[in-house]
Order: sequence, then structure tokens, then C-alpha cells
Amino acid sequence: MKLAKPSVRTKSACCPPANEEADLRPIEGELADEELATLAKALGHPARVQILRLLVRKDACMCGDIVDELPLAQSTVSQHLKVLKTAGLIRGEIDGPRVCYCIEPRTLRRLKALIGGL
Amino acid sequence: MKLAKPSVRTKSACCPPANEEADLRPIEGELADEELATLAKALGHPARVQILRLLVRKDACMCGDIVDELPLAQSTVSQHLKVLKTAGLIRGEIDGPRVCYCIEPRTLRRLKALIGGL
DNA sequence: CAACTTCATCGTTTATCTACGATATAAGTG
DNA sequence: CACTTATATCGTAGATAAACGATGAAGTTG
Repeated sequence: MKLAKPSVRTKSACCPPANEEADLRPIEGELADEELATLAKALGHPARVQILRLLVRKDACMCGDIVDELPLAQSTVSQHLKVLKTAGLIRGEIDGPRVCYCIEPRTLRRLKALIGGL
Repeated sequence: MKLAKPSVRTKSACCPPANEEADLRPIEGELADEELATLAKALGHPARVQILRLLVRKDACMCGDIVDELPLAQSTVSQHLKVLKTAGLIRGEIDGPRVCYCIEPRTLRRLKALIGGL
């Protein structure tokens, strides 16, 4: 019999340290508009919102069973993860045969600041 | 000679009253995911972010010179306005030959709540 | 090394988005 | 009523997005 590896890792495994330093970038202006649009676009799909929530809730690295949580094919989930990663909202770290995902708190904070600033 | 009409209207013209009642809908769950994704998608384009900001800043109805503020054709701006309107983020009210736009504070608050709840 | 696991990437199909010019609509103006 | 103005809608072309199965790459296990 084979025991499944735990699919949630402690913060130390790959999650970025809780970097609390303030973001000095402006929350409005042309650049901020682009930035907000990019982040919003990345969140513009229910599956990606769900993924982000999963990772926020765990507040730790989560290895690939994200696929099991969504009613989508593995390749589709992988694509959604890529979108979130490209937007900088999550981070993926290779851990042996799997990949551990966690949120990028900096970017999430930035998103909240941009939306809050509306 | 013809004087241009002022293109910003007072709140009373069409802006919804500052309805401060709390939104009781949950900020997570499948429905909230869909809702957030829809709102985020609507914001997922720089032009639409810019439009929203214009309306927020004015905090009043703004008649169509939104077109003049953007480097886009009138028909394109009209489409973006429609996206924002469909998402419930803005409202457009016919005012004689023009249309006055203003933000829908309820939806904007809702968006902030959803994002803040991440 | 062969088999298996985990995940990313490729190739494809279908759908949606973005932008524009052209045209329609609707309300004021002479 | 003809004419102008302000917007919306239509039609269309090109770009992106979303989904899937199939395949590839990298690590683990026997």
C-alpha cells in the first residue's frame, strides 16, 4: 500500500516570506491602469478565482491536487495556473515530481490597493 | 456662437443616491466566484479601467466626452461602456440628445468587498 | 533501465474580444 | 422638414481565450 504524500506544504517549503514592506508605486495613472487591467483580467474567470481562493485559504503551498478541486481537465487547469502565474498572482515551485503553488502576497496586496483606490 | 453645454452633471441628474445599505450577499462560494470573475473581467481592459476612474473622479454624471479622453474610436468606446454597463459597474441615463454616465456605487462597493475578502 | 507520476506544452477547435468604419436611431435646431 | 449632434448597433477582420486530448519532460520507484 502506498501512502499519499500530504499535498499541503508548510510555508517554509516555497511560500514567500510575509514581506510587509509597503508598495510605493502609484495607484492611479496610466501605468496603474494597465496594471489593474492585467490583474483584473487574470481574475476574470471563475476557475481562476477559485484557484486563487484555494491558495489563499491554505496559506501554504499546495501541490497539484488543485486539479481535483476543479471540474476541468488537467491541461486546462495548468493553463489557468499559468495565467495566474504570468500575472504574478501566484508562484509555483518545483518540488520533486510535483509543483507546489502558493499565492504571491505582494501582488495580492497590490491588487487590493488598486481596487481599494477606486 | 454656440456655448458648449457643461459635460458634467450634478448628482441629481442621474446618479443613484448614495445608498449605503450593506450588501448581505456572501463574499465567497461558487456564486461569489462567478460574480467576482464577471466584475474582474469587465475591468480587464485598460480603457475600461480608465473610464471607470473618470466616472469615479467626477462623482457625477458625465456626458459623452468620455470619447475625447480615450484614443479610441467612438464605436469602440461605446462598446467598452456597454461592457461596464452590463457588468453593472456603471449606469447610463438618456439626457436629451446625449447620455450621462455615472458609476454604480453599489456594484463598486461590492467589487471592493469581493477583492478585499481575498 | 523500465514503469509510473506529475505537470507543462502542443495542436486544434470553437468562442469571445477588440477595434474600426459604416449605418441606424433619436433628440435637438434652423 | 432638413440638418446637425450624440450614441448605439451592425458587420467584419484579426487577435486572444478556453477547452480538450495527446504528447513530452522530469523526477521517483521498483
